[in-house]
Amino acid sequence: MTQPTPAKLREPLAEIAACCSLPQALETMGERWSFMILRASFNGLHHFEEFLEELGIARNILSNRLTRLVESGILKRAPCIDDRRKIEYRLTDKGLDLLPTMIALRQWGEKWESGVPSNPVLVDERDRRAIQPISILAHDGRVLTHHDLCWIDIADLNTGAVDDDHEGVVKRIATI
Amino acid sequence: MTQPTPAKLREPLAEIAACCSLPQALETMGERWSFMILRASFNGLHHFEEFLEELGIARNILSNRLTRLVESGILKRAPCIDDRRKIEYRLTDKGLDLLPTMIALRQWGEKWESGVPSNPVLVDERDRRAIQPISILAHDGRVLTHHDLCWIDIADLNTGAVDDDHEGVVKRIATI
DNA sequence: AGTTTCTAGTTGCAACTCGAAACCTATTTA
DNA sequence: TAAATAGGTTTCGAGTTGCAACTAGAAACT
Repeated sequence: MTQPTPAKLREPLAEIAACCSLPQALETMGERWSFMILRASFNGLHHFEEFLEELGIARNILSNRLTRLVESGILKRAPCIDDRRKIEYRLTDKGLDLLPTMIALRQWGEKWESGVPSNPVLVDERDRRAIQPISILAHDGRVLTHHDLCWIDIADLNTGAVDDDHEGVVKRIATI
Repeated sequence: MTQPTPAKLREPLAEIAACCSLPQALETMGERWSFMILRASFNGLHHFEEFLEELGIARNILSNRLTRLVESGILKRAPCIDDRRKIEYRLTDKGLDLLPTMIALRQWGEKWESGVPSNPVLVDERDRRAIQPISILAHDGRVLTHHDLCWIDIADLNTGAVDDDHEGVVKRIATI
């Protein structure tokens, strides 16, 4: 009488390769519409009907995504005081912290997909000058590419306190 | 005899909000498994069966994703010379250029999802010190948050050549 | 030469997710 | 009180995912 195991479809990405937190990040943000909703939030949209109109997403899917984003702590939901029909969705600190990722993805799209620099341009409010391309920086500010990176065990990390040679190379990231 | 318009399901995200290249970037990279395949590529995996084993993805989905990534110019496909059964998938420059985005997402996951710093750690090969957190930098290197950013028309961009005040504020990005 | 194994797929099927439209409930507003 | 608005939920057809089985071409073994 052994029940056939109900096939577990859509296994969470997080279970694959526990060493890396990328799969966990993708669990919520990897879904269709998640980044578009995030972008709309950064642009000052807060209400269900606003997202609906701006994104052209189906109501049920929007409802589902907002719930998931709230569950993940990326948005928080609060009833409006002045109009109790309305609910406000606002970015949490966790959500706000996705801005560099979102801009990196946008810049990549700008460079490789659309080709032309988008208009309007994202600038530093203080001096009205365009922000730098998002890049990988060494502790001293040098820009790094995949050629310059490798993974080492946390125990072999050079904190700058000592300066001797270590032996714990694990793997280069680049293979091109 | 007017044919009812065949419902266009899964309208490309790119058609929404043409001003921004984020939707275009998400067209390929927003799909489930795309970033995981990218990460595996950065880790030196090049062959179908390697991806299959590493990711635990279904064969047909992997086949589909690899095809899409090749079509988008993120991977390139080349038959192996030493073993003509094999096909090599390698990152193109366009694919390699997604590294900052991927690391930004990974760092976000590390901070907000897994909590603990991942091990092994990504370091600058030169001095074995951990890379900086990916962040948004002004032209002079100051770290910017969403409070500091706004969008302006490209015509009102301050290039540094002139230094007078401009009037073309379009929209602040932050609303918290 | 003939069989087996390996690589990279394709096909078929069941479960699941998406999208569009209709429906529901609690507030405002006219 | 009737109508409009805000934020959902339900229903259903179509598309996508996941698994297993099958296929085709190339290499390895006997």
